[in-house]
Amino acid sequence: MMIKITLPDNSVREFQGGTTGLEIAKSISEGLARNVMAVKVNNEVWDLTRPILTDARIKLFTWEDPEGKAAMWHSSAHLMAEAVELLYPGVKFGIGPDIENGFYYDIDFGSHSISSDDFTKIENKFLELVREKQAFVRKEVSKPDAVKYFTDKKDEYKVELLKDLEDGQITFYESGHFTDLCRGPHLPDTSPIKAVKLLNIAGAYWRGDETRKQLTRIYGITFPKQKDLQDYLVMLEEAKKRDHRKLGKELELFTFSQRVGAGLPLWLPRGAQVRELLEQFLKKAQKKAGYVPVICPHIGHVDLYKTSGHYQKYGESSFRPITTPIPGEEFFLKPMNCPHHCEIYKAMPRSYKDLPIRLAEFGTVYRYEQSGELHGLTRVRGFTQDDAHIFCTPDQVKDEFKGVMDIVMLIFKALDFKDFVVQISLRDPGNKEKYIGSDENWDKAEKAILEVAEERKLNTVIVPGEAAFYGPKMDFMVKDALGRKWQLGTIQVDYNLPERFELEYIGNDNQKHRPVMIHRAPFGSMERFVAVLLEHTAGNFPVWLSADQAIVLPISEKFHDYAKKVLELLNNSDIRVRIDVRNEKAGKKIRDAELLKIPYMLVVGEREEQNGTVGVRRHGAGDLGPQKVEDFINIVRQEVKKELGDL
RNA sequence: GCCACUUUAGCUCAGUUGGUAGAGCAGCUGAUUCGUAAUUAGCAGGUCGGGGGUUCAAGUCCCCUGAGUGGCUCCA
Repeated sequence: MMIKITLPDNSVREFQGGTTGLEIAKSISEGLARNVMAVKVNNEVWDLTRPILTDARIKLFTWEDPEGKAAMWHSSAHLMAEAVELLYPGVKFGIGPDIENGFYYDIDFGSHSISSDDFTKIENKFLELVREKQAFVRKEVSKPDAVKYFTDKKDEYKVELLKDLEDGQITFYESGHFTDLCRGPHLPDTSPIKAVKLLNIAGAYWRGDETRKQLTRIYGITFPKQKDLQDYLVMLEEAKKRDHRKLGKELELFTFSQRVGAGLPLWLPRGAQVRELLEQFLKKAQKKAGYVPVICPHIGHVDLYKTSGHYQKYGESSFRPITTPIPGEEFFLKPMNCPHHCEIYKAMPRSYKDLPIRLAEFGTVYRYEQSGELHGLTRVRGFTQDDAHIFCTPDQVKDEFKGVMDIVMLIFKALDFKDFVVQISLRDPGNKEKYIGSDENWDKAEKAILEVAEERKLNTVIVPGEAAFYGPKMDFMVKDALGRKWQLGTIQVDYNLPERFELEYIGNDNQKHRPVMIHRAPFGSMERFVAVLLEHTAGNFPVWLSADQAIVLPISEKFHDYAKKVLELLNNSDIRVRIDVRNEKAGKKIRDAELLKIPYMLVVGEREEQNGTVGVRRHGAGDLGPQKVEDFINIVRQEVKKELGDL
């Protein structure tokens, strides 16, 4: 019997029923057949060797497609497992999926412990198996047979996984000496795999559950060409150069001290300058948008957090309370600003005519993050949120939400963040008791967020179950140099705190009403934002944000007087400038300024002194030739104006 | 918090099977007064993260602990 196969260009070809993706590829070209890794049949990605029995719309995937990489990496995970099993008989297997960059397998090594020193051994075994050109064979298995197989093999994790699967949907994949419970799809055989690298090793809780056993997770990656692996390793090296912890040290932005404490950053003068510029930028935007600044203390009475509910939820995992000479009196370092802001709202009666009220504060907060969570400036124990709380009527929520998004977009634009994802975090529908607040209010809030995202046509990801305990939220996620995702800006609707603090306003009906609260922080925290910005720009900040916008470099001591005159002129024009009067050669001064990534280097010597000019050199771009000092000032002003747009 | 690894001068790193520490850069002093990514000579700088143990002898081996890194869990 013949079947009709529709290709992506909508052309239709006839094949014998039971043909396979691989045969279809061969009919198109030998080259394609060599490179193809998986096939999408209607809406499912299949093995290339799985028979197609009915009419179908298909698409072939190669290494260039995410689906092709997935098939290869998933197959690689099986191969690694096989290699490990041969080297360490008796190990038990958890799960081993493909991921964004490569694959991993969770393995229980029992009492044996392995380290990255063992990687070479495993890689060699892996390559040995690749050379055997093992086929990946799909087999449909009944549930009892599957349970029996893994029970006999004493793979208890697989047996547990089988419990959640329906009979009739269970498939095994066999390759060489290794059989795994797996949905597929896989490569036809191991031959496309040409290079392998095991990357790192980590503990991972079985099924992501902290209370269960920790397995050993081995991460790896494979490529169809040796060269691809080399390129990938070079890319990783390049990414390391952009690491904000390295750049923060090199550019003299921030540091940590064991004596001050883990996760408590110290901002150096240049870092503090950058941070202050960011704050000024946002303050200006917020002023335009109708925010009013407030200032709160760094601690709050325990009753404040009992009222807010944070004490009950986080009291045990916080920095320990501060006690006073009064027995029993306790204060907490503030872990968030909202309760304080609620009290400011409550300080006077509010009318519907006052709303929305937007209270803004760069508020420093302290959270006792678990020791293993600390990470450079992105996850710290003391940080400053560019926080604000908007108190408004339920009708105003949507507009306020939009207003906040405008500010976030303004920031992302000024700093050239294009690659971000908006994550909308909703309730876990199956676990509603986890959350504070009424069903009705949650539904209302979630609806408003989804509508605004829809209207703005943002690149969104909706994640049920990720909401904060008090309300749904919208987070702006940006990746660091190694592709790890970090939350920067956040907007969170909160129907809960107004309830707990009994916030009210008088409506036009002369009745008391409850306002809605919106938490928002466009940067997220100054610390994390600077970190991600560093990785994003590799430390090459825009001119408006550079701690030093220019540095004057006199050729020799003879020109110090002129250099100081230039310095003064620029200073008077509000250009952040410094001078290098060290007894060094021009080449050395330039090198050092380049390493500090100062945007403009102004070389001054005899020629400049005579003509009233500066020799302008742009960081990364080289010598731009001489400019009159006034002209240079204008160039910088124009550039800053262009970078900042309307603001 | 959990798993693995790392921790030597301000920074980046060497230190063989245990035999009481070394380089480059930075710093200081001097010479040099120099034109677009490192002038040169000399000097100084470390109780090898901290504590305990084994040993005639510990940077090196063992135990506890701090900090960092990669993940897991968590992230108000």
